[in-house]
Amino acid sequence: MSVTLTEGAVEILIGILACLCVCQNIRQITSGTGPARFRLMMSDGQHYWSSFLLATHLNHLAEEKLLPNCVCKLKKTTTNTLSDGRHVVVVIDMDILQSAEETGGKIGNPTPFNTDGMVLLKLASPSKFSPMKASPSKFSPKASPGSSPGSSAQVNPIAGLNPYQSKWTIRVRVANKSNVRTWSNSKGEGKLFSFEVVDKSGEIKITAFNKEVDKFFSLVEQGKVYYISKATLKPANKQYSTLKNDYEITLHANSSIIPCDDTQDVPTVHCDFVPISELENKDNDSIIDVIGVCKSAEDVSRITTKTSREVSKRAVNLIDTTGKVVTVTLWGEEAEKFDSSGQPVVAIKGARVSDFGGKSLSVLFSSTVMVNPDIPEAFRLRAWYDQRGFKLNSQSLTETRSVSSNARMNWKTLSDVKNEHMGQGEKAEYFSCVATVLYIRKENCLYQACPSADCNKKVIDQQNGLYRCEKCNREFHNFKYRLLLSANLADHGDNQWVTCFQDTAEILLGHSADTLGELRDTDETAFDEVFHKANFKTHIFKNRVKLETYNDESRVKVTVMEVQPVDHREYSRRLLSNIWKMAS
DNA sequence: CCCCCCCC
Repeated sequence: MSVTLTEGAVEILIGILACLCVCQNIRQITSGTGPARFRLMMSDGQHYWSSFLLATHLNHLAEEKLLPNCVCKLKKTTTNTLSDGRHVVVVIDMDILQSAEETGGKIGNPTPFNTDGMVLLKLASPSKFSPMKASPSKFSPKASPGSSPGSSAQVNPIAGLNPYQSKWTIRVRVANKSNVRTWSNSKGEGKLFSFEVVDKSGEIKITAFNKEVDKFFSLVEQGKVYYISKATLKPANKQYSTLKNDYEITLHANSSIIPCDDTQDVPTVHCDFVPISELENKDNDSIIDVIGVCKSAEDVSRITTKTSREVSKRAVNLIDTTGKVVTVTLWGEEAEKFDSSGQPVVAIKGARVSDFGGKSLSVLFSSTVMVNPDIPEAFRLRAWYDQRGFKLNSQSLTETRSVSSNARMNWKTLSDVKNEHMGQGEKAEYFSCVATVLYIRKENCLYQACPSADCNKKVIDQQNGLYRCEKCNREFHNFKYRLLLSANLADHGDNQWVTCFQDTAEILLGHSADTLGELRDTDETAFDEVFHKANFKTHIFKNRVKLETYNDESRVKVTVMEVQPVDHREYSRRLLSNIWKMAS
């Protein structure tokens, strides 16, 4: 029996060919919602076929140069069979090689293509260029049975997905996953979660409702790779999505999500971190990635929105090697669970820039917050902060309280504090001063504290290698050093003994408590030098003054709350304020 | 089928 082989089959199967066709006609088809759709009649000079559909991300071509008679280089296509049996070629990527004017008229004398002639091609491959057949080697032989969608699996690029194509599988990495959320409105109530996935070709949002939440929520993990198939494509509501895709996916009862061990060629989630100092140049509402050390954080608080909903929020202050600080607001569960102890590195993908307080950042539902992420940038920042960053008198881009705090700045000279009997009433009082460090006591400046993250209680050395924390009621093999400094400050009229705890003490001494603890135990000369160097430095001190009573003896105690660098504006303000007082 | 991105 003689057969006719499909000439050119090898080229077709390899599937890397682009082909040149001439556009014979183009018209917009009526579609319900979503973006406009364009249907093309394309000719290869021999045959023409009128069921070519332009992928919506190429719609701009239809509005410009894609006109009858132009020559098109079809670089990526996919074929679908509609429910009525018609074959549709979806054009996913194409260039216009020659304009209609340049072509100047019809090419060849093509006849309508007869689908009966497709039999051989259908047997060979349902598609000329795409979807690409996954090569057998792509499926790890070590994978357990069921960890691949089967040998017949075809992996489609996200960019090629469209509602006209029913059978597809994507191999994608989860870039971001939401929490489960419930809703209740006039149409009913339910729960949902969504996640965003990426592959080499693009990104798309996937949403699961109700039963699919139960089925898939714990399976889907951020950063992992999955085969996903049998789900519904629908036009994306651009109003709510910043993803570059005209469509989104909704999972249904038959949808399949299968973990994939082969992550080759599936891009990892990439962050493009903007240095904090450069946030100043970013437009309001732009979406950026940021990474910094959480230098400090507010406690979580509850606020009521304009629509009377209650929500948790927490502001955290991030610093990076530019020495600038920015405040980022976390919301909801993320705000509640955030733990700032240990000053973790925090990376945020997709934070929104706000002009509140100068420049600040807000976490969105689409943002990913990563605490101490396992990435080189995080390790670099950690090392930088622990060695140098912690002692910087950093400046914040977010002056949340600048106006009010300057107004509230209660500038005093040290003699004012005494003359006005500050802090001698029931309540603590606060004042700011510019003063110079005359002396810092190094005796008993360090204590051995409980190593638990949230406990700074002094531990008892059991002299057996164990340290006991009474507060935690536990024994530890280690401790952390904490600072508790007595310093004598002076200004032009008086001097004052003050107490500095950890943060302010580290700034005055220019070293972390850990470093100082080690230095004291290993190099006493260097340790002494740190204290000498801290002398005769001038800072702005924000202090708390309160009457304290020990053994029936009362005296005013001054605690330093904040240490800031002296800047000339603040200094002038203070001088003016004093001159004013003298004049009045 | 959601679609909330908030507050100072």
